[in-house]
Amino acid sequence: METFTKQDKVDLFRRSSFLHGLPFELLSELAEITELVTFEKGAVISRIGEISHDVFLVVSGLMKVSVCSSTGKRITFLLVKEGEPYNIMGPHMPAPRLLEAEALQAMTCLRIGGGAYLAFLEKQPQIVHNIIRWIGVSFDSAYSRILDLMEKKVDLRIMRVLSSLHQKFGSPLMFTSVELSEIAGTTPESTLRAMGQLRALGLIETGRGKIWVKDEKAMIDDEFGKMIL
Amino acid sequence: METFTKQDKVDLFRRSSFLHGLPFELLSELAEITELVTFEKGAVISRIGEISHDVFLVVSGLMKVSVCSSTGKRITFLLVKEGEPYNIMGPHMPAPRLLEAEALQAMTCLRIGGGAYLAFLEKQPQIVHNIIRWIGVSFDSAYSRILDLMEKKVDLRIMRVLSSLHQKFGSPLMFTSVELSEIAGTTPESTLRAMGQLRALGLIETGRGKIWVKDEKAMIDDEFGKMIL
DNA sequence: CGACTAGTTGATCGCCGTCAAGTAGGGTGG
DNA sequence: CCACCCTACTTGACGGCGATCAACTAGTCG
Repeated sequence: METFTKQDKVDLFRRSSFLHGLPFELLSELAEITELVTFEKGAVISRIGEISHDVFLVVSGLMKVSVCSSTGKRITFLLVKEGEPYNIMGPHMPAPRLLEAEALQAMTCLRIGGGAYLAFLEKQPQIVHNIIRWIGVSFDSAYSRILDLMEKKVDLRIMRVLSSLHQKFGSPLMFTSVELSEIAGTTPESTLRAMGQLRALGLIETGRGKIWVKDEKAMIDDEFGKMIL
Repeated sequence: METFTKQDKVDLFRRSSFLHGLPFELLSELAEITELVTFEKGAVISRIGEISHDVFLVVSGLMKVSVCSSTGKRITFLLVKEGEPYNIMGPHMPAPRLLEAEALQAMTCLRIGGGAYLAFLEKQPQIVHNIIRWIGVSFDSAYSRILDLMEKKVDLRIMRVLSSLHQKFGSPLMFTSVELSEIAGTTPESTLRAMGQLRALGLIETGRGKIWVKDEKAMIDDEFGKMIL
């Protein structure tokens, strides 16, 4: 593994929108308590029902965070990419959570132990503002997805998912129908049917595990409550 | 309006599970920056699309917090009762949110201005732990409700709603079919049909705007992800 | 070249949202 | 006390969306 210096960490922090606006001294101190870890593709970072108190900041790769019911139904609710944090609430939570986190690609992350994280918060309360703002955005996104599930047809949900993914990751999107269906809250079959319509309209092109969004503007709806992944 | 002394405030804080475990000095300081306000039944505390930076702690009465889509579909996601906070993320958020808060009964609350709230957080970082824990529980509840919507039938959802409400408020529950349907994410008709079945099974009794849960145990399911309202 | 995975399409079926019509409680004013 | 109205509740009928099952095609990797 190549070296990842303290300076590299601070550079990452500076680019991270999560840590935007925080002073150099704080980022520098944060760098001290983080440790570089790697996960290979498909690795499980945190299993459902486990208590996980470690906080991660993604350096490279992509992490999928999902919740899973007892009957196996799963919904993906976060795709954590470079510069974004995972499990920022974990150290505060007493009970195990329903979360499951998995590496969609080979990843490197910075890990912060739960204890060190909590101590850091008390010492550097400025960062609390960033943390709660970040949680707040996720929270609003969660409830806009509930509204989506209740009142939007599958076709429209798939369109919104593709549009959001395209905004975040650009083209081509490397997702399968199963992955998309877990984001949109539907089945792979319905996902493919919906994508077939979009393809017929010329809005997207699809390949095996790849999707190109051709007409970005036509896929954006003016609805309140943009989906955040 | 009767007097509500600083001591009364601190007593309320002590009973609040939200503020559990915090030292007297902190509660005392918190009391200093809060102001008693009242709302009559049906009053709108915060309208959708407005930026609201005031934080509230409910002294008495009941507040309904809902999100609302552009087509008018509404889902209630929080019922805030005595000792519970509302809008603890608001002061941190830059953009208007989709929330709407309304007094279901005549209410008294303690109000904290957004600026004073943020200043208090920086000065008393201990309280951050309580805040994020509280948010975390709501967050998990939100995602367990997404799973519910996806895979549970209406009958079961209604049962879960009634069970959760009974745990929080006891009998009789003073809710109409419209209110319940907005919590369960369905229509009033389906809500009443589901309740009809529960009534036929002897699990509940219903009156106009009142519901008595007769068999508490039979209504509890062993599912992960308890619904929090 | 074979096996596995991803995508595609068709047929069926049941839940539940919607519309509609009718009942009953509870408050108000006379 | 009764007549009235408004709201909440109740029940029935219908229809469409989408989950599910199933069969088939087509890439990709060893």
